[in-house]
Amino acid sequence: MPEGPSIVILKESVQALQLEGQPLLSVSGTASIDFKRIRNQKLRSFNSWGKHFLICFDDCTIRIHLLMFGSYRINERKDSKERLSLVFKDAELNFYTCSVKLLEGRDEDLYDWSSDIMSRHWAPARALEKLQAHPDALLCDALLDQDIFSGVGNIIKNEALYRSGLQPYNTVAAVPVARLRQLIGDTRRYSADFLHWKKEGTLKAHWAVHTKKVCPKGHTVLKEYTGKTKRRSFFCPLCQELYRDGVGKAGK
DNA sequence: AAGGATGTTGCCTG
DNA sequence: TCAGGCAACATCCT
Repeated sequence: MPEGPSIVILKESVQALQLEGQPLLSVSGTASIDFKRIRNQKLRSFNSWGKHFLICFDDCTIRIHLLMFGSYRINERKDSKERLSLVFKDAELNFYTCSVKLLEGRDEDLYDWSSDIMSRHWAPARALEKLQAHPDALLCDALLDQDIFSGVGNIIKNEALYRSGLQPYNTVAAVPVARLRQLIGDTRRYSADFLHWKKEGTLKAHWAVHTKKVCPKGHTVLKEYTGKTKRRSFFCPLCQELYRDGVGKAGK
């Protein structure tokens, strides 16, 4: 479910309920947070940062991470126990199988908004700086680094690399800076497309390489478990370039 | 129909 | 002491 664009869909869904200003009448669930801290507090806003969904009060923020299996219901319940259930006058929000944390402070002070690929504050130049601070990192790892590309998950990683024509095994240092800039732009643009296609219900139909056996040009797609976290990478060795590490750098 | 996955944390081990 | 490995979370798709 949850890469950045899916969390934006969650945020937009609850924003449409117009609950801002309503007091939290009841809060419960199996999450181990201090419910007293937020009961009766007035909802200030909903927000998201990367894969984090944020419920904002005057001086504290609930952070929900859906991890791999998390789900939610709006004005509905599932059979399983709620990890967190929030009741307002006009609506009820239920979250399942997720990580819930209560953060002190306001959302705007808690995060670097320039790293959120879905944010209007996204700053590609800042992403390039952060990338270049990790010259030896593989692109597949760098894209999943939530401090650089907050909200990018495995699907966006694979599809953005395909769009950019770069293999996951490239190190940051080996790739010309113009192509790093292109990758940063493609990642942002694919994330916007992801949001659009997810809303349309056509996300999978638009995958070029993720879970595919052949790329759009008919070449065989490789599936390999790459990087520090051994996540699945799908890539086309013909359409996507591998720069030999150290090319152009003496002594390496 | 068993196995794995759009993800992260935290515990255990060496 | 610390880095790496991997179980846990519980659901859905292939």
